[in-house]
Amino acid sequence: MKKKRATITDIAEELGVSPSTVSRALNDHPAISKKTKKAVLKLARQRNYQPNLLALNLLKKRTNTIGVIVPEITSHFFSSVINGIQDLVKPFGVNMIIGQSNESYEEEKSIVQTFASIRVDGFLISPSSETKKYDHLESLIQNNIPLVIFDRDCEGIDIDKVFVDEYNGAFQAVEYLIQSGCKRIAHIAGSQTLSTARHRLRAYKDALEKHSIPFNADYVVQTDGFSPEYGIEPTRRLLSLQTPPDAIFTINDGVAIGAMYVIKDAGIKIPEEISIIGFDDDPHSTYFKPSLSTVWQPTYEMGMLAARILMKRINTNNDLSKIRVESLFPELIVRGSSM
Amino acid sequence: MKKKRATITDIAEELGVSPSTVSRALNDHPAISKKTKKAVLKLARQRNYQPNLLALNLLKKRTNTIGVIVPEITSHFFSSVINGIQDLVKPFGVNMIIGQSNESYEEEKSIVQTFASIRVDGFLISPSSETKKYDHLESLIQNNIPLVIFDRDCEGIDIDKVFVDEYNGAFQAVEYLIQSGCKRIAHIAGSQTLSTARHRLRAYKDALEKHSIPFNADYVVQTDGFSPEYGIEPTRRLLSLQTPPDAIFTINDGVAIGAMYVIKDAGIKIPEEISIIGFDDDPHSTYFKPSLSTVWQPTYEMGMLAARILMKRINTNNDLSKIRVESLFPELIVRGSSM
DNA sequence: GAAATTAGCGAAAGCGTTGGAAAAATGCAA
DNA sequence: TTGCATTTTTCCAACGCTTTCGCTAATTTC
Repeated sequence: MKKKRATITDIAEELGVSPSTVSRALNDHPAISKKTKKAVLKLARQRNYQPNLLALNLLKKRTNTIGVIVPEITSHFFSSVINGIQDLVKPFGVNMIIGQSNESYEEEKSIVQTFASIRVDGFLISPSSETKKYDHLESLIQNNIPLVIFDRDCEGIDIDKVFVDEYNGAFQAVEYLIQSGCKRIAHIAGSQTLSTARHRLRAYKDALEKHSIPFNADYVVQTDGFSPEYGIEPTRRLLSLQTPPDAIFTINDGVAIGAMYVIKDAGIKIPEEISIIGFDDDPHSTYFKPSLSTVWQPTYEMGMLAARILMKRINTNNDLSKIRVESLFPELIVRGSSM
Repeated sequence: MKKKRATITDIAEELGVSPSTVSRALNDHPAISKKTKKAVLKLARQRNYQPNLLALNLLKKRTNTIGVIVPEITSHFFSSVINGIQDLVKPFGVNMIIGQSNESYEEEKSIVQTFASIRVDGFLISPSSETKKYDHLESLIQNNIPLVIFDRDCEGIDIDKVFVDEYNGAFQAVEYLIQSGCKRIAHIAGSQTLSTARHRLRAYKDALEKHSIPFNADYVVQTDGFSPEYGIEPTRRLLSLQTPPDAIFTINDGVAIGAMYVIKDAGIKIPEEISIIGFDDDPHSTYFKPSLSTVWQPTYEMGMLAARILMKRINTNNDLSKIRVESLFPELIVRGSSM
């Protein structure tokens, strides 16, 4: 009843040969006769032999597994990055295990720890918004475990990184708003611990400056999450200003959706009275009325690229000296929520 | 430069004791003197010793890893189930690896294969819509590898299963539409290979019958995906009928969002002229205008329960004879898209 | 026909860890 | 000091696999 899975030794015994012979037969080793090879392969198929990867990994000191750590998988953004990673890594026969930090430094650290003890071959990490100390990452580097950072930067740590040029995307968005005639452009910014949010805010300011629009601190509100509810309060605040904005550029689509909800509730017309541009191109964004203008990010490609760099590191024993920092280009998608 | 990770043997040598002593010291074995224990622990910390789980797993024939296979992770539905699984499993010190079948039988099969050769301790599977043969699952059962099916049923295979009572949820939704005065209720149904879609269709029919509303085949349109674009065509078809429906119950929120888009485009008022009810309670649903009525499913709980059952199987060596089939209850959430 | 080469296979070590059994070291009473 | 019990440590096997080395027997070469 309790069927044991066949091992190489089982097959060897049954065939009256040594385990090494069986191993060689299964691995197409040249020093083996056609006859024994055929016999071994036949019995192996019959017994449904599957090599024990644990034993192999122990021997080879390689697990063919990479660890991917993201703040959350529920968002379309990260699940799409994960898809990219998955698709790149699969042809290599590599699996991935996913960890969710829930934007917590402690959780992130503990996941790194766990994955390291599982002996993953490498890491792909997008740090949590809380992560300010990088000791856990440094320790990977010191142990010579390949690591690629993506999407969110860890400044001051020298390692392969893959980003989207958020600055460029945000700049495009704000400049578009200016060129479409908006004068009072607000920004619902994200947590400033995130490099991505910082870049977007910076781009916002720079775009205003380029077009000689004075910066008004009242028009920048910060929010700490990415879902629609985080857009509610900030938008209310903006609408209650003496001279409310005529455009809002939000940290992402989720927040933009919250913003649109509040604005429509207040009976204000989008885009006639207020233009909105989000970020991320969430798949739902098209289906709102009006449909949401946004900045598309090559998330899938980012996953692929990060994974490709990691695989290279792993396969070259991590001793390529040159560190790669890559930037991918986002794209403004104008839809109904902006003029 | 190329720092090797310290092994138990390294520590043993450096300390001039045997590896077993080190092992016991690290594991708090009673038969070890305070003095050596302290010395070992100190050096272990110094060398940043981390046990090699590979070796351990090989010995224990347990990987402390479970395999989770879902049709896709990008949907909020499944990522939320995954969260439930993750949260349950973590305190056990168990990791999970995630596979995406992309609704393909072949991919699903290949993932099962891969995960099995990694020697995961158990499986949590929500089968793809294409999966009609269960040979890959049977083979797990035969090899005595614990397996729990969730969300989507595989009829005829006798194993632990966790579902949401879709029938009940759909029935509630349709009955609500009837009671709110709708007479011509349509249903955009999902792929009938899916047990979930079948149950919803059945509930739709039964609810109509219960209230003596004749079934009209024109009012049932099938669609094969879950995102908004899959709602476009079916809705157009429904609207073009001689007597268009005054309510649409859709297979999920994604499709409902597509439907609302088409309906609003046609200048038809929701819910005055057409009521809409979706399924899944996608987090975006609240923020549409009108906000989408829907059937909430306990996805997180489903993940937890499925994982709990799996862990039990794993920890009892899979020889509990009683098979569990559990059903969780969904809940109708009435919002603005229905009267 | 002897020597050299080569094909085919087995024995054994090793990957890092655990745990039962045996051995060594220690403590204590006689 | 001896004997015995107890504590502490070492030895060894095991997990499943690969691979080096060495051996035998067959084949080739001169």
